[in-house]
Amino acid sequence: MPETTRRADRLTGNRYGNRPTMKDVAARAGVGLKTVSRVVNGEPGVTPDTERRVREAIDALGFRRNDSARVLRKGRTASIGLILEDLADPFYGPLSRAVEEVARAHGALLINGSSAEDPEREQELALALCARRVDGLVVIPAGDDHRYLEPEMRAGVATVFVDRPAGRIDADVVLSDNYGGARDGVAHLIAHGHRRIGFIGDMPRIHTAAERLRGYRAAMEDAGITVAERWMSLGATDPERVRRAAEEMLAGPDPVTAVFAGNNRVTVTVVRVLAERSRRVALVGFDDFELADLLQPGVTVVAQDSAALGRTAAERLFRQLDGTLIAPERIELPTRLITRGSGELPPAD
Amino acid sequence: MPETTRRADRLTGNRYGNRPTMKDVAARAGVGLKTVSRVVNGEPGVTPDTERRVREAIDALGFRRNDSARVLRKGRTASIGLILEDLADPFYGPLSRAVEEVARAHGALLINGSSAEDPEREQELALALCARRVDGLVVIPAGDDHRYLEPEMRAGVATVFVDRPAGRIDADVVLSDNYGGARDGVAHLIAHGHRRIGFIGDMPRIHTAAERLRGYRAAMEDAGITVAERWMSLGATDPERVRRAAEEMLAGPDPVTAVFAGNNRVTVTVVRVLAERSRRVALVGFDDFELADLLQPGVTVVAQDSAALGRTAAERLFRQLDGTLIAPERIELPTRLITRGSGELPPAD
DNA sequence: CTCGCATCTGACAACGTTGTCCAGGCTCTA
DNA sequence: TAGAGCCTGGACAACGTTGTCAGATGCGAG
Repeated sequence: MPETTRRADRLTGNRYGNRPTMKDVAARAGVGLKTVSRVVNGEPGVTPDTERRVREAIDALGFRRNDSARVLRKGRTASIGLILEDLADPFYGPLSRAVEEVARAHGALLINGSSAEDPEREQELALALCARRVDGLVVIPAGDDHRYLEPEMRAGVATVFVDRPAGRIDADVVLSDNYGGARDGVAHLIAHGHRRIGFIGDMPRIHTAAERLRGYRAAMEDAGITVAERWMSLGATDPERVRRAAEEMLAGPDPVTAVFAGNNRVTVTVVRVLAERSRRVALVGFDDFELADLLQPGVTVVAQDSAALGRTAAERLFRQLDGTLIAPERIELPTRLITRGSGELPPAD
Repeated sequence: MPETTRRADRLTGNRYGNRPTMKDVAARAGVGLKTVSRVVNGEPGVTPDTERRVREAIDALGFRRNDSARVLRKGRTASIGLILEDLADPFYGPLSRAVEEVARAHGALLINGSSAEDPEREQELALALCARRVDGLVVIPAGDDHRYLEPEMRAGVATVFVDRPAGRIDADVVLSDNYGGARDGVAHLIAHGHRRIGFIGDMPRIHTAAERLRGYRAAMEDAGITVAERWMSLGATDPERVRRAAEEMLAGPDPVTAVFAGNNRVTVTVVRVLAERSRRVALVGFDDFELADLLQPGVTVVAQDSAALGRTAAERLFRQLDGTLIAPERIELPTRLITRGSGELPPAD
């Protein structure tokens, strides 16, 4: 059992033997501490014979370098943090995977957490990650005030916001063209003869939701259509609420003949509602989702490339770390309209 | 600018000012180092007035405690690692979310990474996390030999394997009842009159795949049906391969009248193949997936509760850390057959 | 056989924090 | 008023690693 660590053992109440340190390895191999460090880090200046002895000691003791200590000494942690809204939302799967790939390519680990759309939790998480001295942060904002990150950014934490812009702070942002995408999607419905078109979106305090709403209004205005209040639902997007909203705009004397759904969760709920009705109602959704093509009819969507969002953001983050980047920038990625049937249904009135 | 950190600044090439330390805060507040530590950690023994001065200094300097140093001193990191196969696979969304929730409830951060089903990458990741001194690991195994984790576990890293058992090592495991689930699913098809039932699953070196295959065989045998080789496909589950496999077993003189799909990716591909054909073929899939109920017909599945898998595993991990746990255990969670139509179609021959 | 040079090796401090322990000042009581 | 006891604050070492720098070792040449 390593000599130097017994006390810590008692302190932490660790039942198991504690970890060997470089000192232990050095003692066992009969070499100096720094020589072990050299071997572990592949630095030159160690004879093959010495190296062999050290490696044997490492294997025998099951030594593993303590990266906390290393970080403390070196300053950089080779890890970046990702804060997203919900790990379980399929939209974020490809995004976080893309971030991870880029991180990996730069030899960094990814630490991630979800804010559950709660600004306070976002801040708590972000600061916790900063306290662990991540080299950078990729943030999908839940809140709309990120001034709390200013000291961190000044201290050198590379920061990129994705999917939604940062609040009250000047920083790199990577977004989809939410406005243009929504406008195109709605224009697509108009081109197929619709005039009474509903919009079901998230709370407008969420930037993407506001932008998509703006796109909807723009398309309608371009076509000279006056939007009725009851065609729009702007609020929480839990299934119950969305269902009620959809049913309301589909009822009454002048029901909508088409619906534009503000995100994938909304789209799915609307699909369910429409499936229960006989009258054909056109539907275009923002965000693609798996199996959209297998439904009857296939669901026409405005697709964002979430992997590209993640990749772009992560690459930008590492360029900040390289020092090749100077001024914060706002990058907007295009969306793509994928027609599958539901958006091409004619008005049924 | 903090005095003590200038050198590190030069070393790391950090363009930004470096971070203030407790020493800097202490100097500014005109108190001792340890007093700052006490304030930061909410320890008693600081007069309100002193505390106020310290807090002012903290805010003025934008100080944030360096957790690396803290970890070095304290031994525990209050973080756990999660290694899964693919972040983007929807099956793992609820699982990782559940793990995160439990971690959060214990005040721990979650660090995760994906192995991309590559044993080497799994090991690399696991050891990297251990080097960062995570307190524990939740592993969805990609490889089948985890002896490399023995020194870590001896050193006190709590470890729980999920979804698939650990290889050549005695450890906690949380699994779904893959055997029973598959057997029930196939029995369900048999109960609806099918006798020629196909099975499309992953490579049998993957434990879950082997177990599900075993369940299939058991159900067939119980019904006195001899399984033909050409009814089974056991290999990679990329869409191309699955498609070919499905088409082969649906062709020929004695085509299968039902298919049991070994996981959600396979199921989706099979749904696509069946959608192109006129003859009705029954289908039961292992794993539930979103929108399964909206397809025509709805897809009958054997559902695992992936959130429960994650929750159970994480809770067990923290019980290991509490010291309340002694012997490794193997926990098997039940599956649930959800009938939606596709599994209740009669044979069409 | 000795000197000089190149190559290897190790002692030591520092990274920023926390645990230990003691000093000094205060209050309260006899 | 003196002594005891409590409370607050600070000096110091330690955590495990890496950078610096000087010392040791070995080899070849004169």
